[in-house]
Amino acid sequence: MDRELLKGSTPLLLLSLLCEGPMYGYQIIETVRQRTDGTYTLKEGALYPALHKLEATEFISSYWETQENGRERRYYSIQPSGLAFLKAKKKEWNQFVDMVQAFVGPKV
Amino acid sequence: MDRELLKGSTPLLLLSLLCEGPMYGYQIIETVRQRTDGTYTLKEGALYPALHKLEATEFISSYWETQENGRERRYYSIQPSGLAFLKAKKKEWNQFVDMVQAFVGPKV
DNA sequence: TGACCAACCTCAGTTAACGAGGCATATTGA
DNA sequence: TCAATATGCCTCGTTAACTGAGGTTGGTCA
Repeated sequence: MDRELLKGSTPLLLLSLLCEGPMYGYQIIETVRQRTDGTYTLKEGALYPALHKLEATEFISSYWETQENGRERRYYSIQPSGLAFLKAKKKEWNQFVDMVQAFVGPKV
Repeated sequence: MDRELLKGSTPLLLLSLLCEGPMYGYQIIETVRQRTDGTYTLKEGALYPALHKLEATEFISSYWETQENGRERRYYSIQPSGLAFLKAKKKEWNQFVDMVQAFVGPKV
């Protein structure tokens, strides 16, 4: 998968995933990897900064949770403003796809 | 339109356009602007470097043409290797869209 | 004990697009 | 007439996201 195409789609992906419920970083990476059959491996260096940025803008919030074995996970959950932002992002995404499709031609 | 989403789609767009026939830079910008009703304005700072890069890799070639009024235009046309590259890019594009769609959910 | 997995993170380097600028000539309208 | 706009090419410093590689802590298992 072309790295350049991916740019900009990360927030959309993250917010969409978090709509299904709170998740922690490692879990997000594994989920994406599994659901795409390994085609797309979200890198840690892309994920964590993206999550922190989404949290800084209060589209998502985080809380630490200690597992039974004593280890900690940081869960992220989507906020109301994040839902609104996601809605706008989705619209933008669809416009973008339609635009490119118009030039490239429809999927065969 | 989010600038970040656009990243990586420029070569795909350019090669697709040049499939219709040779075009010059200014014409490409105007064509994109008109066909998208102004939604997407391809910037010169993005276009020319992209064209030059595609030419450096010999996916496209260029020639100068003098108009009747004496002014010059630089036309770009797609090369056989560019067609092959476009084909691969298209496939990649479709995979990318399907992938994101799988997370975001189908268009409503 | 040592290897590996889980889980968090940072940071230097790369790359594409943006914005603003420059250069030159033709056309148009006040 | 002459200034503004349009045509047409280009470069370059800055911005922002991603990569790849690094680091840390702690659990699990042979």
